[in-house]
Amino acid sequence: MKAKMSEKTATDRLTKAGLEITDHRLRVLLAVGNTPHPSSAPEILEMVRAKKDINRVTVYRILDLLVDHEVLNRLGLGEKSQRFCLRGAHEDEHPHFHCTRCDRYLCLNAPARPFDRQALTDLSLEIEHVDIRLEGICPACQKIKK
Amino acid sequence: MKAKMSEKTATDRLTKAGLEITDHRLRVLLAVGNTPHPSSAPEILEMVRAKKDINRVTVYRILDLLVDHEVLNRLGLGEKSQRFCLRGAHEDEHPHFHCTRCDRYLCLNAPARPFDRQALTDLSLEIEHVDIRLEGICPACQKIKK
DNA sequence: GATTGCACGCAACCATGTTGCATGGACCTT
DNA sequence: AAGGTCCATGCAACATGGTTGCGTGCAATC
Repeated sequence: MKAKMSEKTATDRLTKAGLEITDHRLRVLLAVGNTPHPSSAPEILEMVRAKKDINRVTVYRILDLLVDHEVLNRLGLGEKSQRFCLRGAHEDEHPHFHCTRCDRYLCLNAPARPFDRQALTDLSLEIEHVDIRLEGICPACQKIKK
Repeated sequence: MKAKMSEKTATDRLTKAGLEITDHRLRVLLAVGNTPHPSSAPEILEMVRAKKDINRVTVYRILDLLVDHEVLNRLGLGEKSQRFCLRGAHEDEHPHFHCTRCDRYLCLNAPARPFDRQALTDLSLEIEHVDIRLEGICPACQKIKK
């Protein structure tokens, strides 16, 4: 769990990214920044809406914008239902743990880069990115009897 | 590339799985069985339709059925747009390579199981499954100048 | 011949995400 | 101040992947 992201930090990050500050952008960024796990777009939408209504399309556009400006990472955990997390909040390539019960993702900071990249290069694959995804039951859900 | 799956092999697998043989099931199974990479449902739909029209819902239901009966594996490469491959065609847990250009998946039979599971167990994660996903450009696409 | 079970099709729906267009405010130019 | 431009936002509509409910027709069974 990271410390809460303050409104000031959020403003700073937007400014550094060369983006104008708008209320909506701040709210989206804060929602992502204050969630310890990578959030899906619908989750983010709901969080931001909780305070004050916002258009669905606007949220998607802001997310795209923040990814383009390298404020957020878009996690390619599959094809649809993308997840987002703050850039720099974790190591660059880290494994994710997906809890099949509560459907949340945790970032594992364990380095886990045990790859024999050479073997893969030998297959003449040009590797841009490695995703390691663990599936199972998170500690919180293990405590809840089923 | 595996040898082509014959109609007989497909029939056998259905029977062994305790399923009745129907024309549609055979066609779906053959489509998956004769594709060297894990196919998405829409891809399978298109392949099966190429020969003779079939209802979209029917294909989804047959895929679910075949997964339930352990004839196919459903790959959790993310949330939506599931992929399917023949059970037993590859090692149980093997990495997948996703080509960002042609959007295909390759199964890598490299064992690549270099995981420090102990470290993860120490986090009291209950791990059911490990997915390793590489992203990059496949050999075929590398040859095509962009 | 009536009943039951099941594969399939059709229509409708849902969720996630995208696109095109209108609007309204901020800022700039004359 | 009047007019013009840029751009964030909203709204409606669409696209795609997938699911659900219901009917229908065929085959085996009573």
